[in-house]
Amino acid sequence: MLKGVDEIAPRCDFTPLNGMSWDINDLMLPQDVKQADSFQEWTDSYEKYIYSSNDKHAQRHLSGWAMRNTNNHNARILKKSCLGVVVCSKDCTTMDGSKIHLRPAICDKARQKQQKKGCPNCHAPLTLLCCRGHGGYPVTNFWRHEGSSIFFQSKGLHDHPKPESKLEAEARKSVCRKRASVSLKSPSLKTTQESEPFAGIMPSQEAFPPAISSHLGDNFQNEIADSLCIPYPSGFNFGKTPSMVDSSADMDDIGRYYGRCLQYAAGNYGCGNFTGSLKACDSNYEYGDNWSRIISSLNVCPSKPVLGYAHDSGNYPYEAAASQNFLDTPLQNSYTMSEKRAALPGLKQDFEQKWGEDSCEKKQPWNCKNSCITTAGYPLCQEDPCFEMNNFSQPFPLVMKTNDQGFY
DNA sequence: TAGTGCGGGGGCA
DNA sequence: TGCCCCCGCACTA
Ligand SMILES: [Zn+2]
Ligand SMILES: [Zn+2]
Repeated sequence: MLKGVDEIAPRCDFTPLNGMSWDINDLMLPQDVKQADSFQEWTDSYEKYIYSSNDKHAQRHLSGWAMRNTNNHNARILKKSCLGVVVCSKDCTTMDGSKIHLRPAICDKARQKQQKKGCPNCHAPLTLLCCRGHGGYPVTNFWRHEGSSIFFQSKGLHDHPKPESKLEAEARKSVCRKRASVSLKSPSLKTTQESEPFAGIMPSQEAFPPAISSHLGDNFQNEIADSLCIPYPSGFNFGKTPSMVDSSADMDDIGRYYGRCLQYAAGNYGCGNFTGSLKACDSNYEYGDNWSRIISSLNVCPSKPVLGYAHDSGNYPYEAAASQNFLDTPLQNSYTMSEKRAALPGLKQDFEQKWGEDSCEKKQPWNCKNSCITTAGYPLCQEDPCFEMNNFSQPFPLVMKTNDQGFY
């Protein structure tokens, strides 16, 4: 699957090649790239990576974040901007304790359609939590193919929870298709084949405190195992290197997958950005990043899935499992969200000092215009993917708004 | 049907 | 001039 990546000996030292003095806009980019970076699914902050042109993920310009193409009128440099995350306007909690963190559809029409559906749990309107992590504008990713390398550069810090990752969404869909085809042959498995009840499910830290998470997780996984529709992400390798992935869908792996799903949002930044609930938001940020920190301190190489998708769903190190290479940047792994926010000016300043301020960095107030859409409630749609588990989380205030600078 | 990439074009500073 | 966004189109899965 990721043969190309392995072929070029991805580095495992967590230190991206962003120390090199290059900018995505440079006329000449480094030619003699001996070691490519391992693919980073969840890039955040001002980062630069050099991937091998054989890296399948890099070839597809993948990101865990929902990034849409943005026309920068430059055919050589592909620019993508973050769409944010779709949340329930009421920040509801399902019976299972889940919360809603949907991955925004990339296609405009599909996104509008997605929001018309309403919250899959409570019928409340869905709200697109816009990304304003780059001077009030969405975080932007830049991709540039040069020779045998793919240069990546991101600008901005995401100020919203993580949506379901692209890789997971694909894995889930492929599994559901497989399951559907299998269940057609086996009527006993037909009951819930169309549904994806646990897609993108992610417990918040509050939902599964470490002390009790394992127990809850086991129980929950038993329930899942007893359920009839068990999408198994055959395409998702649970953080393993491709060679380690067993293609057979045994229950052990299924449980692991759901453990993954359940903990998915553990590192999510909660349902932050709600007016008046910054504390809760920050708390979530902190939990997630602390776990990331723990993980990053325990894991050394991305190809060694030491932690991250433990069998019991309550395990927190979601950050580790959120991506196949769970090597979030040092910044992301080592700082709380508030710390990141606090560090941003300096970081950006540092970045700008090093590489010069991008001329696009006009400090315009964020204008959501059509971006932040709420829609009327729609009938319950439990098969909607991506609702996040959260057993005990506190309800958040409903109102979300930004100030003129686009910050909460 | 949705994702992706490309490009035209208008608005803004 | 450069960046933002919207929109449409073509291609792909
Ligand atoms: Zn809801
Ligand atoms: Zn974002």
